[in-house]
Amino acid sequence: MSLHLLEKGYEPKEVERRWYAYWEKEGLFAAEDVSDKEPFSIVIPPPNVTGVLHMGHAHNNTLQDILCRYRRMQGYNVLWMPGTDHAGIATQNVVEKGLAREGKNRHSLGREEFVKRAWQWREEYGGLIIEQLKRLGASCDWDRERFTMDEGLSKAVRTVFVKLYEQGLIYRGDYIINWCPRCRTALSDLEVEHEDHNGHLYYIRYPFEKGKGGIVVATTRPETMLGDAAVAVNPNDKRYGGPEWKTVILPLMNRRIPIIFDEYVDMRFGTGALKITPAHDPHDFEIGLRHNLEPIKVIDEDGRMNEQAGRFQGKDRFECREEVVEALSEEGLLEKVEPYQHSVGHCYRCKTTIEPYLSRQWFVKVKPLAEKAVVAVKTGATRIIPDTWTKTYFEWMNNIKDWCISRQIWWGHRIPAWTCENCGELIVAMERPTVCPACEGSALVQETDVLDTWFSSALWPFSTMGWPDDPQTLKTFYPTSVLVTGFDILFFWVARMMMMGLHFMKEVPFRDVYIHALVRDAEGKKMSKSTGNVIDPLYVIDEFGTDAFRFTLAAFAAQGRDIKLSEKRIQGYRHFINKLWNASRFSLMHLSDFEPDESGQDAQDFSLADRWILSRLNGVVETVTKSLDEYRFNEAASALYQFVWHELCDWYLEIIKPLLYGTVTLSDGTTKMSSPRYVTTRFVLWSALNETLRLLHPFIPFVTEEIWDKLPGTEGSIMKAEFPTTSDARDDREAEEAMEVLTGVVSGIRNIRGEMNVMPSLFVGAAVQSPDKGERELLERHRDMIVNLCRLKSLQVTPPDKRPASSATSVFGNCTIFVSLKGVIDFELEQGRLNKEIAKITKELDGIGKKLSNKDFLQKAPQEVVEKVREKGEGLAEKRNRLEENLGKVSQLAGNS
RNA sequence: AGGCACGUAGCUCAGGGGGAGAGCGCUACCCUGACACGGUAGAAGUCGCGAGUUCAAAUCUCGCCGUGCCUACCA
Repeated sequence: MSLHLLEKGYEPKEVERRWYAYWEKEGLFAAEDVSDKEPFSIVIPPPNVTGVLHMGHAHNNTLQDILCRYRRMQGYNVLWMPGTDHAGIATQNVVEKGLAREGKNRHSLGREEFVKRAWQWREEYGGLIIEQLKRLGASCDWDRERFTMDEGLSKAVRTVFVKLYEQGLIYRGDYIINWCPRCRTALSDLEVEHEDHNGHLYYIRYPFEKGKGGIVVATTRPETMLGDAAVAVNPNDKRYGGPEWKTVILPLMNRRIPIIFDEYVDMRFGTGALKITPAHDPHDFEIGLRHNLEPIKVIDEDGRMNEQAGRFQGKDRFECREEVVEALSEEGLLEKVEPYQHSVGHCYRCKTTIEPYLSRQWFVKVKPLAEKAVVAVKTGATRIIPDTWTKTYFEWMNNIKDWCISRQIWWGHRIPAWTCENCGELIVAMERPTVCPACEGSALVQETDVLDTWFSSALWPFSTMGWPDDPQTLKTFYPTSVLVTGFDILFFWVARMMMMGLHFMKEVPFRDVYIHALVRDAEGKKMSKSTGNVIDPLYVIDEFGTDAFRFTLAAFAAQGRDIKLSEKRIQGYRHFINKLWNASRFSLMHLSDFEPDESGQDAQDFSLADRWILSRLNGVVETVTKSLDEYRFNEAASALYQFVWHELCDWYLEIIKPLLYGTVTLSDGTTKMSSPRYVTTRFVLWSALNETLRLLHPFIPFVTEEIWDKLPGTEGSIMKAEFPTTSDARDDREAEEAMEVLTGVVSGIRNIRGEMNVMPSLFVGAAVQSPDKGERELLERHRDMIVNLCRLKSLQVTPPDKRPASSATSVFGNCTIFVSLKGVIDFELEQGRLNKEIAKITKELDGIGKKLSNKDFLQKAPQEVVEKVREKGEGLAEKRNRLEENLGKVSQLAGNS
């Protein structure tokens, strides 16, 4: 047994651990800030520190790793920048849950202590997902790992904030924002998830102050009426108007509120009268501004009714809704209640119903930033792939609204703004000022809010590279080559990176944005913990091995379509890994003493099979390269799968087996392994395996490294090997065409064997008749191959001749194939076979006949198409003739027997 | 409400104007010295429906039906 032999079964766990440790130790993931090589860079979409590796991460990072390994092998200076995101609300929630278990809460702890606890948590658990990414094989430059709350990144955040403020692009103001009463913080519009909800539409009568009757308004949220400041109707609404249309009395509160006229009101909806609650509805707020209405807050930060809500004070907002309805009903002011479906906003973190809420917040004025980001995509400075997302991107960018960036939580970048308690001056600065520049007072209070987590993520491509300093990293690797991400964060993240990158770096953050699909369960449902349909990537890795998992993800990563993942599919690709392993095992058995130098580098006697497999390999190199360049991962993966299994294993290895085992007589009469053909074949086998491994490495890094290590004539890690390139010398149409004839004949014979129920162990005689002399010579030259692959005891190659007795027939191209079945032939079975085949051909010929009798087709179709159809028709007709002839004979014999 | 995708073999999906493809599953035979996580052979589809463009449509255009997703301020 040689050192080079592989174990019988592939053991992913041990191999993966060993090689990953080796790669890290050898520094093979490291990027160089200064290098002659062309740069290629990717910044990782930073997972939340609270995150545990899920399918989305696995998919996303597998694709990135494929690109990085591919480019590294192509000789690029690759930087894959890793890191994690501090995930403000998510992390705060996790830490708060921990406190709750201890019977504490963040308020009892105090801000400073709480933040300390959060850091502790991150030190302890924050590295988990990084370790999980390593198990996936991710080749990030881990020495550069960053965290959004690092000192450097925090400096970048403050710098950006101060500059945008100075440029008038950040402002503070009182507006309606989305408030989560559970998280007790504001949220941006994007952080609100809308869901249809079966609610009610309540019709409430507001009596006129003077005169009889009143006006009926419709609302889905009756509890907000307590804060109503007016009732609005459309000025064009002819139904409404008159002397009493001035003031109504707000029921339950007995407050006088005006009737106002505003075109915003839709006359067709409800009663055409709209109650206006400026403090609890964004449109009402706008209308309130137009009409100088006083906003009255009736709900507090916890979602409870406040002191302005009269007797409902202290009630929960939903409880209050029921009581208000009841009270109105008692007073006879509830006209009617209709079931009504409408969309309700929920917090994306905790799913609590969002409260539109008037409060003082910080905003980014995004329009000027968005314009540049639109131009960058329009001009192609950044490409979005697949292109269908470009439209979505424009749509959103063109309708973008100001971004609320302040959050009332404690974990995050605290807003660098101070208020002078003496004179009220607002100071925005990098560091805490010593005195107020306006009054020189020293009582300065820092803003308590922190920034939206996405604010720091928006700077990720340049903040991770050392901005606002100007290090070499930034010069070498910005703009990054490509961003790989899911569409779910196209707006949250990609769009904002575009805006910030362009504004501060004067250059797009990435050349390409590759948007991949979502991983779903086998039924196509989104994987979620609550549904219980999640497949844990770590379980998959343990069960099937990382390589099988990665290959599955790549194979299913068709552009624009979601991935429906099931264990069964991963299992299928584990079989592929196993196949590769065993093909390599077989090859290594015969290559253990191989030395590349002894090889037939300049061997002249490549066999047809040698030329064919090298030509096919060349084709795969071309496909894989092209596909990866265009982010068509699935096309690259399936080309490799097809090649390895159905060309290399099914045909090439089977063809060369007798030669390798020394059981075949060579043309020079020797069976010695020193014969030139043996040497050449070993060289071709070695080359094919060697290059196939390199092609496969970006997809399945572990198993390829393990085999590479055992393959003679390779040095160092496969990571450092060159990615194969195409070679015109290997492109061999002639060999491919010749092989088509040979494999066609072999398949023809096998087909007869299979269909006629010939025992696989039985050796049979066969004859091939062809009118083509060149073809006969080809068959003669490769008779050993045919005999061997078809388990024949004899093979006769002749010009068209008499039909051998007791034989079954098949036709391929010019060749009529006979398999002698003396004594075992079932004539009826053979008749059935032939009839079926003839019927199939007849159907096809009908279609061709129709085409060829169509004058328009003959006239207007390109000449080569017409010629092709004609040739095909002739071929088929000839084939049918030969089959019919044989059918006639067989029928006679069947009748005789 | 608007937008975007997708309806191809039992299942999951490639393909994308001139010959219907793959994997899994299924059927039959086979443990042949890399591999039963394997081999050989086989069955299986009106390419959602209807029009249009074209000599030619699964493929392009329009409409319809169905499914999914995203965005939206009609109370």
